[in-house]
Amino acid sequence: MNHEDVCQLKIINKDKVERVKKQMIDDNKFQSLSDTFKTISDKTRLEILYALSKQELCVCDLSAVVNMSISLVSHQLRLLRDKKLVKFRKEGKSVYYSLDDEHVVQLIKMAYDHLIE
Amino acid sequence: MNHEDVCQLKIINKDKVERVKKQMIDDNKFQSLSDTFKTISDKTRLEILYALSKQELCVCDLSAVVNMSISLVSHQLRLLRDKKLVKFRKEGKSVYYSLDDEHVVQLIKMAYDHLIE
DNA sequence: ATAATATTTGAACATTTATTCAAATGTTCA
DNA sequence: TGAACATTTGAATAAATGTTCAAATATTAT
Repeated sequence: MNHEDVCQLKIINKDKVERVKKQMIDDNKFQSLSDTFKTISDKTRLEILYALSKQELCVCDLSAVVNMSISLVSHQLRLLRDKKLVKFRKEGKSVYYSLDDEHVVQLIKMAYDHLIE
Repeated sequence: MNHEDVCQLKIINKDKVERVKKQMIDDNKFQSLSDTFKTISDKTRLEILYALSKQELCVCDLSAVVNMSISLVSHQLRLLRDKKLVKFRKEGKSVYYSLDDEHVVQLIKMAYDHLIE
């Protein structure tokens, strides 16, 4: 017995359901949206992104700014790299990170304006 | 040995760190942002919110639209209620849910426009 | 009152995710 | 080369979250 069976037995207004169903966007777009929001929904990563929006920083200085262990910051930077939200350049022993996606910062700013203040 | 000790030993550019640190917004605002993004970052909840942005729906019809079990939908609706993103009214045996926060839908729309397309 | 339907709830389980720690890598400089 | 420093990595642990199932509640109709 799958979901479809379960649900179809209990629909109250079939027309309405069909109409809204037609308006739904497709599954993998919900997935992409979900992935993006998930990436920026972690407090640690939000802080990192925000700091980098002000200034390119090496891992070490960044971890001092956000007051977190270097290892943790490095792990999160890798994730943000994988999602193409930050980029990096190497200089001597240090690795400098900066934002790679202005859209995301704009999104955070919008969320901030709309929801927090 | 706490984080502060760890990090302070390793700062490379103290001025830069201090400057960015001053620009950081305060901790509980990052927390609020994180909470909001977390709430809308689940694919299930995104679908629910999107469906409700098109049409007020009872739990049963909603679960048919998003093709998920009634129990699951109900659990997620409770969460969305707690976060004040949806409201409800009772009519007979049914409970009709609708959006309580236009901002969130706008945010999802923006994310969609900026990041997906 | 009893039965039928719609929804909610709690507990259990499964899965994902964040964080820490220790070790490994890569770079510079003596 | 070897010591010192910056960063990355992997494995282990801890914590949070999503999902299912069965039972409980609430409303309506017989």
